[in-house]
Amino acid sequence: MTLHIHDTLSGQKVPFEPTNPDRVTMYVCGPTVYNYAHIGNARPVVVFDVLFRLLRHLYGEDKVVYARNITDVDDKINKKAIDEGVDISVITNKFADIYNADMAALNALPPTYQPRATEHMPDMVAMIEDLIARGAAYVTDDGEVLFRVAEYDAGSGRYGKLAKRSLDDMIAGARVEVAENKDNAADFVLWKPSKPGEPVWPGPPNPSTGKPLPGRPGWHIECSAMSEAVLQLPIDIHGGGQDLIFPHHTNEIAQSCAAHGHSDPAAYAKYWMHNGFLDFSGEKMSKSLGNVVLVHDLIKDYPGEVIRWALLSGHYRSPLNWTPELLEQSRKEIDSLYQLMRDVKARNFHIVSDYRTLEVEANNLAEGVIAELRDDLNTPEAKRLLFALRDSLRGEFRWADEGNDREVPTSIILRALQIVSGVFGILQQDPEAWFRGGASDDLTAQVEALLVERATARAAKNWPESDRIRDALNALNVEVMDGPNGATWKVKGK
RNA sequence: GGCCUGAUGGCGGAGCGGUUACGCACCGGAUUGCAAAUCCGUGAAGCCCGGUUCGACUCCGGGUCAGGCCUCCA
Repeated sequence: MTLHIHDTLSGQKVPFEPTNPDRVTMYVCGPTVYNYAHIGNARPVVVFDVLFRLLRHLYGEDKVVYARNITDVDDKINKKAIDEGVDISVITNKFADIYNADMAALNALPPTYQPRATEHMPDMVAMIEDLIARGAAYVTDDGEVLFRVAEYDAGSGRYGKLAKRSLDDMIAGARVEVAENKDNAADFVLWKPSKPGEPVWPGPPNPSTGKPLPGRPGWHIECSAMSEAVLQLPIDIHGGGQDLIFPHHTNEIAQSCAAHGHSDPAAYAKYWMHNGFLDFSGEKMSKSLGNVVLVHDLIKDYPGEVIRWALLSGHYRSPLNWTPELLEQSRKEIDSLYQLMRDVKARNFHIVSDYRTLEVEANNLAEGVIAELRDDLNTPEAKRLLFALRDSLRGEFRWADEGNDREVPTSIILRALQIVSGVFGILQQDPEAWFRGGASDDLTAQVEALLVERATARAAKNWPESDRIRDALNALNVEVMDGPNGATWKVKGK
């Protein structure tokens, strides 16, 4: 029954044991809000949303606390605000709202907390103050506060453990210019003066003058401060994209441990999880190649569930090739699952006698899907079993259709299906609504009227008229499916 | 240059030292007034070279190629 996850720090798949099973905590690094999120940004959101859903399933809905921050202090935000002549909040509020709407379209549940850097300045400043007091950080002549990496690493060699890289390796392979104000090339910024026109906050006191250093925080400190403020240490699971392993998460560990005098990185976060990158058929997504795929645009062409399903088609730690073909395949798979739901609902089975076999089978398969997800979110294997569940239910229909009057309770089938789809975060709407693909009431009325006409024509075996009406429906981008109990329809390509 | 991953059928993508992954597409068939949906069925794989083994897609070594990080980056 245990959840196993691949922990970046140990480099192994390990059993997950929360510090407190009644309050399982998870922190995932969120967006810097100065632009639209691209599909690569959505991968961690969807992956960790599945983990969130799985944890809720395993520990209870109200036992899991999930925080995903919003970075609203940043150079790119500042630049945009200055370019547009507005306060940074104009930029950050706008894009935070868009981000949340886009992610909601992918069926990502809202995190329990969504802390913003600007709302946690005092926490950051206090932490920097502690770091200075402990000698873990120093103030430069130009008013920057830097973290003293060599001091943290001394004796233990613990800096860079998450990235499996020693401090020596990093300095040896460094392509960074050494800033002349740094004691050590690897030292990183905790606090720095703002440039003219940029927002300024009162920082930690300069030990030599006792006066606060005006400026703004560095990149890493916000996550250290916010995760602690919102979740309390140690965090159970800390996640993000692979690129964050170094330097972001590496530096978070160093800061947070140094601020509290902890030697064990697990005192900050017990488990570290990182998702792999999306591929674009060998090309990197970049503005110069013109192949940046924005979630905001994608959801105009594909239902969010399809995009989500495509993101889950590979294991989260592996690269995933993002292509139009993948989206088309995902659409068909989701369609087939909704078709199954549609068929289940159309049956109106009642509980009568021997349904136990099916109940056991459905529950076993549903359990199997969950079990695969418990194995480090093995979504491909879980998918396999979900399709097995589909086939099993289809087989049951056949059995009934062949005249074996073994009635089956629809509720049992649906429950198994819903448990699974709930953890995956798919099949969250009514199948009829799905196939109508957001058709307007006008269109729906028009289609229904045509279908009535067509039913009359078909009853009279007037095939030319029947086909003429179907052509008219096709012209409306509607596909008709004749069934034993009348016709159903769906909007094509949705 | 340093560090780290990975290479599976047309495409996507898993597990596993010996047994059909699975999905999508394709092809054949059933069903259908014709379709769609659904069902049945066939075909299709493991980068290269060594090694270990009775036996390797699965383990080990080397090579080649690809990707990621080392600088903002999911």
